[in-house]
Amino acid sequence: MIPKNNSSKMFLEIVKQLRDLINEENVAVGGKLPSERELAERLQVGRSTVREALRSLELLGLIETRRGEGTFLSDYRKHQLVELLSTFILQESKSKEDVHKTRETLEKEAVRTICVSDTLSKHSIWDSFLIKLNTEEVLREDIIREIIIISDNRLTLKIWFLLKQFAGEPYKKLMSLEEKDIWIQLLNSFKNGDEVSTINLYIQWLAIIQSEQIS
Amino acid sequence: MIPKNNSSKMFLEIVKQLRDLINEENVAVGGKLPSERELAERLQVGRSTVREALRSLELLGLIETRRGEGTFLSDYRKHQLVELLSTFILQESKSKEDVHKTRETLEKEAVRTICVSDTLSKHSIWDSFLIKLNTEEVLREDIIREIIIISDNRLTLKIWFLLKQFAGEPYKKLMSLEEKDIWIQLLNSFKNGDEVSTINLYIQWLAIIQSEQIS
DNA sequence: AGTTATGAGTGGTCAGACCACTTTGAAATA
DNA sequence: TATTTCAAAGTGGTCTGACCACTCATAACT
Repeated sequence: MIPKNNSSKMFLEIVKQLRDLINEENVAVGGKLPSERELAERLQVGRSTVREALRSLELLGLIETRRGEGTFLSDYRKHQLVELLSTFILQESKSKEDVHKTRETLEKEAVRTICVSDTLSKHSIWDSFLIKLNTEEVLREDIIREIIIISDNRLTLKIWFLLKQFAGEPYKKLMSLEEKDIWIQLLNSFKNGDEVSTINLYIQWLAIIQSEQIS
Repeated sequence: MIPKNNSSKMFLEIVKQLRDLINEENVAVGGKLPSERELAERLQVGRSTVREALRSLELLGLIETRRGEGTFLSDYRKHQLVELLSTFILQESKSKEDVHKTRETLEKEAVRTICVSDTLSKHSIWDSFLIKLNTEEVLREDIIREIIIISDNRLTLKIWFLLKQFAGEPYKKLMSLEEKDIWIQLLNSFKNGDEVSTINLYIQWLAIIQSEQIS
């Protein structure tokens, strides 16, 4: 059952045993795990081995450790996995073009999702944005961010935030009158639920931004 | 620059420094990293701290260690991250759904990209797939993967590979006759460049897979 | 009662010691 | 000379014991 001085990968075994322990003892999110020293004794391994397993889980965002307090099961729905892998991945495929395209893909899909949903497309927030667009200055990213959030896919939201950081921020600018006009049409288009024309408006807006990038 | 005996999270710092080291020294996939003892000396930390960082990266599948040989940069899309995280985390139905939806978004966009491109939509590979579909068994993921690859966005490709691992592999199955029929239509539809009907075929195919998941 | 000091418990780090394994190259052998 | 053997060096895997820095509960003191 317990691979002791066997070949390789004790710490992986510990990771699994930790998972089992969490399940068996019904450790709730935010709940406390046994201390490193106690785990070492219970699992019959050295503390350093326990730590290697714990540190791995911490890097994955599965647990959280607070010096002087202990180790806690963290809310893994905020998995920082994405951030981690992104630092490794984005460095390699550093083509700005790819980042742009991928981000636009996510944005388009969010627009679609809202458009075809009866509830989301009639969300009161669009009305407040319509008022804003008509009366004050609006940041480009503000409205896009809201669309991604409302479309309710946390993973997409995470990725989008990351890509936005790498993208060199044309979204930090204020909208021109022309852009505002497009967005007013777009938000109104939500209510009609016409996917194609809504997407066309979004693409139209993208074209404005891109032409600006060139100049 | 170097946070020495500072508060908390030294090993996270080491993770970053390792990433930088890999980039600076241009360690290729499969290439060898410095030994733990050498890293400890170079980064001016204890060996156990280095190990905690390395073990974390190993659990992520970013590196591979072989006792007696050394530590090697591995192909990140391998390794057990999958089953571990799926047993730990992705039980959350919402997370699962988010992963699915995001993956489908990327796939749809790849289909669109190919469809609207004169060059890509006429790529000879689609003809060979048509033959394959008519004559032999085809894995679901094979054809999807090719579509993502041809659509030529490396970032999307990387994200897609990761998501695919999380998805619990309905894509590892062979296509039914019904599915093959849809794909034959879809590939033919590439040549017509009709985006809407092509996407509809893809969505039709998704529906088949989803209905199978339920049963 | 309110404040302060102390000690126990916890994670963070280090150094040194073995072990198990692989590679390497020199010595022994054919 | 060519081959085999094996001992040493190098590497990851693990354990131990020792500090440090921090938190918290509680005892001690005002």
